[in-house]
Amino acid sequence: MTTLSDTLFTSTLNAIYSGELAPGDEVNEAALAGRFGVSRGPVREAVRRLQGIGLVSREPYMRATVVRLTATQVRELFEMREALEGMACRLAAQRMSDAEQERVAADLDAARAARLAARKSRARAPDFDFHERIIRASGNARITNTLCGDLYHVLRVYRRRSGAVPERSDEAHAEHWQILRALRARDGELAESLMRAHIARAAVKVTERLHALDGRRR
Amino acid sequence: MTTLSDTLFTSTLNAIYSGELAPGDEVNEAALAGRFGVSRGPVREAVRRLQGIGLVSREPYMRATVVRLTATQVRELFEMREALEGMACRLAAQRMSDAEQERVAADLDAARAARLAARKSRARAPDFDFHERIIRASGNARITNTLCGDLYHVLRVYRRRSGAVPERSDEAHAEHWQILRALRARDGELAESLMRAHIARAAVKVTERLHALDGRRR
DNA sequence: GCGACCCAATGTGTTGACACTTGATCGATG
DNA sequence: CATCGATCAAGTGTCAACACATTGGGTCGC
Repeated sequence: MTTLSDTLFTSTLNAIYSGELAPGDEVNEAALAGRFGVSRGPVREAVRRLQGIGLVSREPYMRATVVRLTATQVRELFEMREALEGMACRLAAQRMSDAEQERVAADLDAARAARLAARKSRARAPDFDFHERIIRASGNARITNTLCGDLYHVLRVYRRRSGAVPERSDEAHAEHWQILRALRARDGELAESLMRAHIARAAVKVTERLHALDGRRR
Repeated sequence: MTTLSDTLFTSTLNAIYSGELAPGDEVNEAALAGRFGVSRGPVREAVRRLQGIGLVSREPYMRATVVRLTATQVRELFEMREALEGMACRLAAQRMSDAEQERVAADLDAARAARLAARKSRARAPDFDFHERIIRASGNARITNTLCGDLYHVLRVYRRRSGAVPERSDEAHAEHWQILRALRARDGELAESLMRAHIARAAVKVTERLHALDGRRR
């Protein structure tokens, strides 16, 4: 059984994803309630959950707003991701089954092929999330929840607004393979540093892009 | 202005800390509401927040219970802490001011002296939290919130129940100094590995203790 | 006796109304 | 004309009642 709060949480999340609720916008409980045809109770809970994962900022009696990520917050996000995904990668090196490694390898190749095909046909390739697969293979539910739950949502909103960084996809693919090799060699130490470096590079790209956008916006 | 929800969150947290609400206990919204003389609304929000930080587990229409940490979950907690505190320590090495380093050094010594005195007089030494100081010096609000907010609460409940590990305090003090030296040398790499090793050692101790307790309990 | 089914009792999910806080508008005043 | 203070609307916080799901126990058929 799923409750209204859950539904509203997802719906509101989607509204944020789609840009309907843009960063900086006010989140009005009554308005949301009216829009979804429910009372304010479930809406409140949904908004509180969004606040919990840091997508919405709110203080008592103040209107809630969709969080607007500053350059500092983006940096913090990536630092945290680097720490956690690095650790997840190290753990995955120890705990991932051989079979799962092979599956990820196959999917990684398939995703690349699909991306190349899509590039020609201008279609959008289904995104295969290498990172998520590794994280889930870490065997650490708490880290997985933090990364695939909280951080993922925040990053996704940000990514949506800043756009993807397509020119990095080839590089990224190479780095993914490198990480996978370390995993197969069961070298946790190496896998961790590769993943951290991989994320740090992504952070640099994203930061550059953020600055470019900021420049254009103002 | 502080709301009832906030108050209730803190109160309930304290009830859990004090053992009044022990792991495995059911958390009855109406009962809590009655006890604090408020309606169920604020209680719900407080319980949801506790659920958010992983202290209470709940599914729709099911009674909420105070989370009972299994050995696996303790391991996961420490793995996450190792990753985040390691990163925080690395960042602190770069960002901590010289003045703050000196203050922490002074407090570290003072705390040790107080502990020795307390040992003689059987009093309880005020705990100076070296870890928290380092974390806050990392300059990363997100990591700080996760460690000092969410994880801290969970760990604290656990610590309360398993008891401290006094014989490690001398060791820990030495390790803290070692970390501080790395911070002073602005050696982020070293500071991070020292902190990770420090936490890993604590994890081993806690795990041993947990097994011992488990053995006695059943 | 044993198991499946039904049914209250308990507790959570949801609602609409009311109380309080905040920020802004508007007018009086130095 | 600027500034301060009262007033007011909009929005959040809280409440008490109602609707629904789950659970445990009793009853009936086998």
